[in-house]
Amino acid sequence: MTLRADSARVRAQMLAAARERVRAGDLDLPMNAIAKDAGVGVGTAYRHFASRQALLEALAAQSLGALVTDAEAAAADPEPATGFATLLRDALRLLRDDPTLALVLASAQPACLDATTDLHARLGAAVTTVLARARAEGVIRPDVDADDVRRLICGVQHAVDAGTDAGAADRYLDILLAGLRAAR
Amino acid sequence: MTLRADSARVRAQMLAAARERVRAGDLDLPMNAIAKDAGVGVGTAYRHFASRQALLEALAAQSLGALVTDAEAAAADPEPATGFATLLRDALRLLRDDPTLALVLASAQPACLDATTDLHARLGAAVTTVLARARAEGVIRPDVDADDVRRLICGVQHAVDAGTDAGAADRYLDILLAGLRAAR
DNA sequence: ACCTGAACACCGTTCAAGT
DNA sequence: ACCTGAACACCGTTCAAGT
Repeated sequence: MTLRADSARVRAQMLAAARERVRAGDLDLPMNAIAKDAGVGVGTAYRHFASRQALLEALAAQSLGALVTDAEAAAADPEPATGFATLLRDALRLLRDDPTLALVLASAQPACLDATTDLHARLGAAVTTVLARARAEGVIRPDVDADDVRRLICGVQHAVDAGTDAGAADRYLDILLAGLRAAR
Repeated sequence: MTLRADSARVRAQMLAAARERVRAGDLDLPMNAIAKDAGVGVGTAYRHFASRQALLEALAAQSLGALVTDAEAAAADPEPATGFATLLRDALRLLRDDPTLALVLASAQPACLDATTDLHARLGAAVTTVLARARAEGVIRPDVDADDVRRLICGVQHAVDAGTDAGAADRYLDILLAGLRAAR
């Protein structure tokens, strides 16, 4: 039992140390340095997180979970068009608040944690529902699926990140919404 | 004089070795490995390219130059709306053909080569002209400047890269054009 | 003058040795 | 069982030593 508690503590310390670096604007996440920050040996760090990518996914899991929740709420919105717009707005806000989410969500590679795969699947299902409802009302172009939405919102985040303009996020989101609304 | 010729040969060999790695899908560009590929010592490699970033910018210079040429042609297009659409289409094509261009164009950091800074400046001027003419005809939203266009097209490239769908590029470009056309 | 490659500081990851 | 940290293979960059 103490082992279990210890293990959980190490995991929490690793995540806290990593998040502290992310908060400081450093997305490198070097395992050696984070292990030292957390006060554990490198080997222990690797027993908890099989790779740098696994640590990254664990960091992003909370934001990704929040996005899933938002998407499922959007899928239940009485007004399909509102649900769709809210989904994109929430996604961009979460992406901007947590830079690790952008790395995990934009990745074309398969996830290395099962939890990430599961969250991705739930997200895809919810977004598909949001799109189906919006499409049924004719408020979005028909040639866009859930994966397109994932890629496009990550693209908007990338564009926002490529500069320092404070108002860019709202403007780019507006451009994307207008582009998706437009008739084919 | 032979020194000059030698120097040019080393530079060309470095660029060829680097481009070969890029062609093979590897964007890491490790100086040590590329120096070895090119048959020169690491020190010599660094005498020609002050840093990895300098090598990257040198690689991207050709594509960036082509983009400038395209943008200047677009600025002279008799039909402003056509010039604008052509510019975005050409930019995305160049970004997709040369992955190093995306890295250099999307960077929020200042360039490390003067040549890159110059090309960026010429690009900005040409795109500003394209936008001014399109705006005067009322065919694009007025709250978008040349830097927004740079960031947005890099965002589209990022979205295209985040998946494997063959038709994504054309679709995403169409979405961006529709979004920019839409009235405010 | 220009080149070379050993060297330094780093980083991801592994594993023999300890408790 | 679990932990540690030395060790390996790497990479960016520098610089003393050669030509």
